[in-house]
Amino acid sequence: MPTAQSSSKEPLPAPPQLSTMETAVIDVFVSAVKLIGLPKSVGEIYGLLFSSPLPLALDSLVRRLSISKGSASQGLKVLRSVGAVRLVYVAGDRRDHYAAETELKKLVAGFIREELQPRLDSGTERLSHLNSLLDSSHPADAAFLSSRISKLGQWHARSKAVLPLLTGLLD
Amino acid sequence: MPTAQSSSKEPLPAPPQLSTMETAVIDVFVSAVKLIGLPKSVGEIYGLLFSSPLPLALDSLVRRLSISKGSASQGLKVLRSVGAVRLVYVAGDRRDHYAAETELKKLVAGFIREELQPRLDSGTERLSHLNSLLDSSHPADAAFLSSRISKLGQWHARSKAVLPLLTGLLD
DNA sequence: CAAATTGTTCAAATTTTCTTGAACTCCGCG
DNA sequence: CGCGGAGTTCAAGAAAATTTGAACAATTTG
Repeated sequence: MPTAQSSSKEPLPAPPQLSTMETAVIDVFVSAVKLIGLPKSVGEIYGLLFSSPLPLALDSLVRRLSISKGSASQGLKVLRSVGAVRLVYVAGDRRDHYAAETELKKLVAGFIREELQPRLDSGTERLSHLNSLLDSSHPADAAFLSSRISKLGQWHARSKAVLPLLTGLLD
Repeated sequence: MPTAQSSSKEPLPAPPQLSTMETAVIDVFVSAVKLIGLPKSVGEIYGLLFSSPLPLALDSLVRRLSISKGSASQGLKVLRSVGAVRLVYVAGDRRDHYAAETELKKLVAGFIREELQPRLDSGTERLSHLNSLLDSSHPADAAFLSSRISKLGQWHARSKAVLPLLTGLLD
């Protein structure tokens, strides 16, 4: 129902600025995402959602964080892909609303699946390419290089084995 | 029409020529270090050392990788700090020579100790700061925020517990 | 159907990070 | 002592990554 206070088009006089608490929480997440190589805006968005009791729509993020619509859209895309946000249906509102997913295990699993595993997988090809180069390499170094490439292969296998175990340590 | 070979104004000094194999190995390490947030030059240096049967001195790295002395020096500093290179004494040569450390467990432990742990430690302070902000926050949100901060605390504790276990999975 | 709303895309602008190069410090040597 | 080689530091330039903003696509509404 169309509310008495206003319908969908009201440019909310909502506080365009963040509370001290929100700023501090966002700061934590900005540091965290930069550590794992994601852009600052992703941390800002997740941080605000994490601080919010209610799901927020894209334009709320834009307004409250003072970031562009483009950044918000791209940031949400990343967060969705790793499963760090959940889409929440809000009755009578056409916009998508997002809530932070707060289960650590789920976040780590998503990050591993989307950001780490793909790298490991492409590593497999690279490794076989290195082995093929071995044939055409100077015989004097062949033995040494062979041992190093086999070392690389060990690392690779070990990583593939350990990464999945990681999430198991987290509930 | 082919440009004449000019030796007088050649912007590139002695082309040090990395072998195809070296280039491919370096490429692997450049990707790897970027993934963990270290500069490309660090990957280049480690990659060349990893490919080299003999320890190399700083100026060999500069020459063969065509990087500046400054980059080489800073890159080696990082690699030393995480224990990824070993200083090798070479008789009759005043320069420091470096060899790649190839024990995966040692590399991971060094990275955790130097790059990850410090972040977790500073996180402890931040967390107590957040708790202090709780007092002065709007009562309406206090309960929710309190639960979120306690969630953050759980994540933090879990991370501190798990990180050290990681190296245990690697020998 | 036209207008309005929501969200996406991507080239250009901006910000951040890395690299360079020159000045400087150390040290051992003659 | 003073010279020269080895390595470090850091301000400034170069390169890379992120953010912006405007055009566009897709829906919904009137």
